[in-house]
Amino acid sequence: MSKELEKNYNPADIEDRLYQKWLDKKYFHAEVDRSKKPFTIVMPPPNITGKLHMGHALDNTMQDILIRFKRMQGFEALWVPGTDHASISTEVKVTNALKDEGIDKHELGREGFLKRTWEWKKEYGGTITGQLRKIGSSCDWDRERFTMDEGCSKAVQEVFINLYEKGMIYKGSRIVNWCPVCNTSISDAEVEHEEQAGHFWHINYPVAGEEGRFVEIATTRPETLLGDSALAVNPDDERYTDLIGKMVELPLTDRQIPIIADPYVDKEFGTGVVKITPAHDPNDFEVGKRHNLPEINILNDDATINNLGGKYAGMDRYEARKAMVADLDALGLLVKVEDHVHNVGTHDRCKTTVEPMIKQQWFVKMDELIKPAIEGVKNGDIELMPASMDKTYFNWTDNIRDWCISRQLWWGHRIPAYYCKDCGQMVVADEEIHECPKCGSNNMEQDPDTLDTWFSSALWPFSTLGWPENTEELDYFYPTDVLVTGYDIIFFWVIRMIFSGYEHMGKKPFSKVLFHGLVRDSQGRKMSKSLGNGIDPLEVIDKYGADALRYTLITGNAPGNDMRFYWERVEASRNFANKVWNASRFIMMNDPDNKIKATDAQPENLTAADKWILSKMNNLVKEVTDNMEKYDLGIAVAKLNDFIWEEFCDWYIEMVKPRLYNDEDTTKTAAIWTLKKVLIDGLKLLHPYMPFITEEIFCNIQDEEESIMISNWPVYSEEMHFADDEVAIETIKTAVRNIRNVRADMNVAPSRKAKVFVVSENASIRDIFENGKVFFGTLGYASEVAVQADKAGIPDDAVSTVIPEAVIYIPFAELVDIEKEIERLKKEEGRLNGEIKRCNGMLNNEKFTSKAPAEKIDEEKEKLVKYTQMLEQVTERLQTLTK
RNA sequence: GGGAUCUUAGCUCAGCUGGGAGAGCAUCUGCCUUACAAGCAGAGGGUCAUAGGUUCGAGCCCUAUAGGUCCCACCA
Repeated sequence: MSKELEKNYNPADIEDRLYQKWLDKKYFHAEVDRSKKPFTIVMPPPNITGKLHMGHALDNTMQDILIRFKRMQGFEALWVPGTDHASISTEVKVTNALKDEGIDKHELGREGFLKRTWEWKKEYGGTITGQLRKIGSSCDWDRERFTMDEGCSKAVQEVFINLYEKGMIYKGSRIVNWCPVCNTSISDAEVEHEEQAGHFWHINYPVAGEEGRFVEIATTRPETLLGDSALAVNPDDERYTDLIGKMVELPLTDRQIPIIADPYVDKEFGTGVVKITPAHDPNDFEVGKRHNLPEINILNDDATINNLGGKYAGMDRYEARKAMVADLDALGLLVKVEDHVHNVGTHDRCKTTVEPMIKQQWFVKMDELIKPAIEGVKNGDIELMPASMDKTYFNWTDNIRDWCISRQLWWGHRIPAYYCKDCGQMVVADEEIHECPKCGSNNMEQDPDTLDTWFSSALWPFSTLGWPENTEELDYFYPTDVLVTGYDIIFFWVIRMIFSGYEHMGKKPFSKVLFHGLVRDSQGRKMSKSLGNGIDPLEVIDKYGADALRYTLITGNAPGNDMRFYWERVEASRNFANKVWNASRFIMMNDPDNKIKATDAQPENLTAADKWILSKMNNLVKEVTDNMEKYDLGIAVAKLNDFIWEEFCDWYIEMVKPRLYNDEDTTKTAAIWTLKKVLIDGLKLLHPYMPFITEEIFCNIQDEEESIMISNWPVYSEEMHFADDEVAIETIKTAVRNIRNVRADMNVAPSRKAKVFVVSENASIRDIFENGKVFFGTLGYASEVAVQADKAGIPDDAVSTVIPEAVIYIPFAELVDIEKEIERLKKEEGRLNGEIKRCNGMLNNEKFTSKAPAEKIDEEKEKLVKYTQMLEQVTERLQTLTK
């Protein structure tokens, strides 16, 4: 059966077909199999509102590489996919969609809204997982989960009740971050601080009963004045000691408030006097608690002034600010206005300035929960990669505050707390409560709030495996092996999964966390909708193929660093794919009927070149595997690229051509066997990175196995190590390079026809260095070489034809510009002398010999021997030339 | 204010526990060649931000400085 490949690799033709094949064959599916070791990754669930972007593409490519690698190594590799309900994002999206239809969500009511949202999820929620298939993700779709599916919801409820019963969840009145647009509380992690240019208003508060005496304060938010409960000064501030305990008139109101002393106040900052507004500032809230001040809430949920605001009631917060500043000015109480840059908290979703408000909310106590999470990372139970993430992690864990988990939204897991409308009793239960356990009333109502979306994702590593049921999967696949995610969600998600795992499973959720950076545009900007600079991964796949995209995302970047996206890099990746494609095509052309198989017994008559490339490949297997085990994916694939392109294509294939084109050559079969063996092992190593092209070639070049996906990962073998041949060929390579250089110097066009050389038994290192000969040339082009040599003024007797007829050799010495060569050799001699001196220096250095590891010392000794030998050769050659 | 991280070729970046300065792209030269012009063979181009220090030896370790990026933080 003869097969032929297109001249250029065309990914569009094969990707969908191969993905479908893998699905049909159920290669992605993993089952509990006690005879194998498990390897588990749980996918960070993309939002159902999402569309695949470069971040997802990178994230999932990395996971897919690891999963495919481990699967080939013989692990039972499970990759659990899923999606996140994304409470706020989805709710906003659906609300807006309704608005476009002219429907207000409150008209629809909670039930109706949720129905609509589920419909929306059904229609669009699968978009992103569909797109993940395009990049080749080999996840177990049979096990796809959703954070609001039955199992995950059960897990959420179980955890909530569990924590509540342990006293780790409480409901309380606290100052929280309130988003007036989304109309909900948000957690600290959801607040983004951004610098804004604002003003510093200096306002005089009249001292009560002392006509004409004022206390000057400075504020950035004058409208909160309506909620002031006190002024505060530092107890050590001598300027104000006499004021402490006195009262001031609160401007624009008829209230009087006290002047108190609190060390929180910084004497140096502003005027040294702070207005205390406990209901609208987290610090003031604390001060208020210390001094028993009233908490006066002056805002409605939408950030308009409430009915305590007198004439300002109903105004928006900024409108009120303007009005009040004008009124203060009119009263002569406005001292001055300064420009002031300050940090303003905004909601990360909608960018609205958050308003601190006192609200009844649910919180998770963090002080105890966080301890094992700190300990686990400290003692290495969980490893963060790159390790520098540790500091970011501890920076958060050490300053952890209680987690506000309630949201005033409809889309999400509803808090399982029920209140009696008659007696106010609260019950937390795993099923709906209809009767009050205290007063027996049937007038029960469930808490309207839902949980923070991260509450459910925190449980993701075990809820997806069946928890709280005691499933086989949980027992076998948990803890998972590695979490792959962006560093931007370390606080939101990674930390919460870690403490949840320790708390509810008694075990870490994963052994390692592999962080990656952001994919930026070519100018280093974040890709964002507003800038319109985002590049759609699907567009890249359309143009260059999924393999090229994957390859681009994984190369040229160190772990955890951001990367820039360039189309040129995709092109380079595509070119590499094409290179592999054409090398394969070449090999297939030389054995169209697949007569020689890599699985055949190793031929007896392998040449030095064959053994060299086999040995190199053998080393490569080790290097690639080691780096992948360390999750150094970029390094692994870079080595693979270098090997395939330079060693295999540019050297070996060229070396082997004369043998392939000569049917008389007794080593032809050995050459084809080697080509196939190396290619197939190379394809296997490359498969995790470029799954499609490798599968397509694999299926064409051999007929013993039906998929590369389930073939065995190559292993290093001592028998494939040919040290002597490696040295021999590397030396010849150097010699050939020198000849090329010389030819270039002599202004001879270095033609590819003349580049090819034959490594025969005759061409040994001695040939090159002692006899000054190297064989090169290729069948059919001998005449061309002769012409070139003639042009270059190389004497006839220097060019002669030897075995086989078409292969020519040129005595090395004749090609060399003697003076230049002497110069070069002298330089080389100097360098080698330097090296030898260096090696000797190290080996004679006690500090080095006593401290350095044995291998390092051996290495230096070997180098010393090598350099000494080289020096001898160079000196000898110098002598012959100078004669 | 605290912390992280970066500064290496024209551009984008690698450089693993200190031991011969690298890749891709770009530029230049020569090649349509029977796997591949999405290619081949070459060339040029770097005081490794600056200044000190440790070391036989520093791109790598330490200190300081300058500049960039990011995260955290309640200075009204």
